[in-house]
Amino acid sequence: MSTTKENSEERALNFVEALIEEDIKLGTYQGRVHTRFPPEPNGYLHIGHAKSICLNFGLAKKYGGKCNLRFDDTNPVTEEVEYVDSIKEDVRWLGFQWDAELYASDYFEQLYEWAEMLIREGKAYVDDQTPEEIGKQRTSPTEPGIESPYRRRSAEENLDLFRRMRAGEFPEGSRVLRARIDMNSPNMHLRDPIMYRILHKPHHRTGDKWCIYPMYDWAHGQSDFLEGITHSICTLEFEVHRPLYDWFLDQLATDDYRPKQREMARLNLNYTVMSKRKLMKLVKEGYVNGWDDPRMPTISGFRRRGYTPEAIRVFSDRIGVAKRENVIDTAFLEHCLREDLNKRSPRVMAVLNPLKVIITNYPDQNQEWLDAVNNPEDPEAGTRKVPFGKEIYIERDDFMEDPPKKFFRLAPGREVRLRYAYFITCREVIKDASGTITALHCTYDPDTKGGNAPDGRKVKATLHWVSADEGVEIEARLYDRLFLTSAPEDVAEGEDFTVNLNPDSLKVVKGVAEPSLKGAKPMDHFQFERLGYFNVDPDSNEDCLVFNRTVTLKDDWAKIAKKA
RNA sequence: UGCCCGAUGGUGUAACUGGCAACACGUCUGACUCUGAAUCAGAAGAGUCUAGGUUCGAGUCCUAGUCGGGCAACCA
Repeated sequence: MSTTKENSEERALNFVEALIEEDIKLGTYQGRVHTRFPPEPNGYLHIGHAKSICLNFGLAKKYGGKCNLRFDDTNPVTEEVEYVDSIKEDVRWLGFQWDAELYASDYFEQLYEWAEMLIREGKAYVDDQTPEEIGKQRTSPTEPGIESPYRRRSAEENLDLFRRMRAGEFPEGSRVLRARIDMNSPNMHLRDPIMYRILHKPHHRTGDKWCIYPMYDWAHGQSDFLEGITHSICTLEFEVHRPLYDWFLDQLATDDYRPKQREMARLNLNYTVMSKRKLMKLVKEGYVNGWDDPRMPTISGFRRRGYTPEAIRVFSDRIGVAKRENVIDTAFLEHCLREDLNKRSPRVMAVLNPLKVIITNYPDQNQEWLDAVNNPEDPEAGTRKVPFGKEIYIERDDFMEDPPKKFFRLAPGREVRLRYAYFITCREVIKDASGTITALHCTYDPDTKGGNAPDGRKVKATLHWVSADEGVEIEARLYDRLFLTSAPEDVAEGEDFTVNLNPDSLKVVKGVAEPSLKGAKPMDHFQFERLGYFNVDPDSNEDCLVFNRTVTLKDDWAKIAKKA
């Protein structure tokens, strides 16, 4: 059940869909569509991965095909089960179910056999040189490469060496297996790329079984092939790998079936960073509180922040898929979020910067329970009762002693409405010795109960409020953007992106909320009227509910105030 | 002085085999409103990187440039 427009939107086909439809028409894969999401389990997924997830799983869904979740786990030095688990959780949370959970490591034996085959055919050889030597011989893209002295070893010798590599006879880094392709290719990836390296490291799935591990290029295309993938979508930087992807498959395939690799531009968002390395740095060096810190652009961060999978899916669909480099405005993500949250969030009143109001003409000890609408966007949501009394809290920002013309909230002598309650008029401002306002004395009009004046008089503002007696204390975590600049990675020579961190990206405040909030569960969404959307953080306990501000409401007054 | 991509309002994405550059976000107006929210209505903003060419007609085709990105990890 979706609360958004997500399945009803019409849009033009993107280039991947156009290709798939063409393949369906041509019968290239007998009408089959099979994609895969292939993360490396070396970090947490971010919103850029969400784009890929939505695309790959979305394509399978749209064309009645399948989508695998395949972990590209060919490098045991950086990969961990913690990451595998988080990735699975994130994909599921986004609302997708993979057809098969697979690992590149599932194919180690098959890859090994194919490697032996290439060796026997003279298409691969063992090189004993150091990484430096190999790199140097590749020279530069503008000049021909230099052949390795080991390039012409016999198949027998290569086979023997390769088997001994597998058997663990050689130290880490001492030898590699290389494909013999073309040292003069203008495409550097074809200058005898490395297929295997020796790594005496246990693998999170295969344990100590292997001490040689395949490189990405040798594992990825073959994994696609083994799984019957039809369309293998990746990002632009792999475009130059495509000839190699195709070359390997051409050596192995026994018929015409070939997965098609196609490349799209990755997602970039302004005011944040999106590389795993940088996100890792933020986590490891304590700039944020973990991968799921609500300020992080990780999927787990957005989840904890209160974003919904629906919003992310709609966002992902609307930003499109193309090859041009792009930077999406975070405001667009927030727009998709608000659109979803607006429809699903129960409204509630909470005051985050309380100012006491004493209603001088309200009977002492009196208390009333007033009707409040739960969600004006959803009549089914019904109503609830909120307690009202002689002493209440309003937002400190909703009062100005000396208001500018465009401010039409509470001010001395001015009348406003308390939402679902009464009209009140400010009569007196109470201050302490230092001059700070400590309370307001107001009077109310009993005839305006519920919020309407029988005489038809209007007020220009409606304020939210909370009963001083019945309100419950809450903690609110107010987030602002993590970075001050729209392109945090643009820094001066010698500087690091962390110089652009926003020191005020998190503000923790104590507030007070209406008692209906008692019993709210972690991850529940609410709209705090006039303030924004909030969700219950798992840090909440019996004594105190903790809320994350997911996103503010659009705020025209803030714009006006800023201009002035 | 290599190879591979890309270039359309501030941002993103469209424009079927050439036919008046469209949609969304953002911005600005206004209406409505018991959330300065939501909703609704409207406006401004590009002549499609440049220069030639083909054509009745070019964002789409051709040529030559320019600019941006990627590629020389035993990372993915």
